[in-house]
Amino acid sequence: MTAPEGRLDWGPLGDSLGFLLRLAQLEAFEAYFAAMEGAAPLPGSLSILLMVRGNPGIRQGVLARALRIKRAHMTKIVQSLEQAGLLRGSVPADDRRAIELHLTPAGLAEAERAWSAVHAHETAPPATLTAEEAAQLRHLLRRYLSLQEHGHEP
Amino acid sequence: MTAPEGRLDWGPLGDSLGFLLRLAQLEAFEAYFAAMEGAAPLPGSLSILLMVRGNPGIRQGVLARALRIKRAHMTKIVQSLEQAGLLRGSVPADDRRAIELHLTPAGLAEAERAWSAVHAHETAPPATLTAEEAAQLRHLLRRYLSLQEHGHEP
DNA sequence: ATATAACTGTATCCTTGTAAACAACTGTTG
DNA sequence: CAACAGTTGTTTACAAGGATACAGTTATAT
Repeated sequence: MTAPEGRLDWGPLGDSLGFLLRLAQLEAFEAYFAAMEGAAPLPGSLSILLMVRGNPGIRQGVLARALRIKRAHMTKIVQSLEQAGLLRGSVPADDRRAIELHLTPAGLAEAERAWSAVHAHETAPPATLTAEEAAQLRHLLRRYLSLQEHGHEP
Repeated sequence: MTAPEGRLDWGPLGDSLGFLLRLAQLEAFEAYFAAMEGAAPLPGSLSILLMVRGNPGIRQGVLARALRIKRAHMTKIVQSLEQAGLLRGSVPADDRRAIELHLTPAGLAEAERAWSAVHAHETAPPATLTAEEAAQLRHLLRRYLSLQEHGHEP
């Protein structure tokens, strides 16, 4: 009676977008760690470095909302990146509550080095999908998230 | 110089499947909790109940691999579900290391009650996608995960 | 002006999930 | 059989992330 491995009945879960997204995200993270082998920072840290590179002077809170990291957690990550000398924060004159973030030269170098490693991993389509399907999947996810296409890779 | 909210440059992250999956998953979870308001168990627990319903007698470890929950964590969740009277485990005669899981009548009732609530939430397409796009997205995720289509909802 | 509300980041505690070592059991190989 | 390796679930110790309450600052309304 025990269901044999590999022939499980996924029941309604197979039609659940939330469940499929969760599984897919875990799959992608596993692939990331397996491919990077410590050659890249944690995904959260890397995403912060890349966002600060593209949006210099962005505030912690804005970044937190964009990346869906809680503000309390953002504080910790930013502090660790500052301690690592990759990031520096400055308080703008017009609002002394805020902190504007900039990459240090070391941070810029690290962002580019790490991204090139990740990029090599990301551009290989995920074995189970054709290149077109992967592109279509990215497109639909951007629409789901209401992120505009930016033609970066046509 | 500070990038205005809503017009951020996502840079390479907008083309990163892993990053898009992470954001999408967080979005879906937020929508789940907002819609359920405590009317459904945690996603992990619900997925276990539904999988045991569809695969009675499944072993903890098989379930853990399928749902990508670590075995240590699976132990805790299963114990809490047993304590709640929703699940029971039995040791098969031919392998006394293993534990085969079955739903109790209460567990079956809870699985069906909770799923019907989640189902109502899930079938409303996610506002940013048409129904066809949502179906296409689910299809691609199943392919990404190598889950066979089961025609449950054609 | 002064009080009140809202915003921004921080510190604290708590829950969820992971890693590593372990005990019980099974299977294989000499 | 005896020894050894692999599996299965559990325990323990820890890290990652979330909730809450807070201090400092700014904006708004009397």
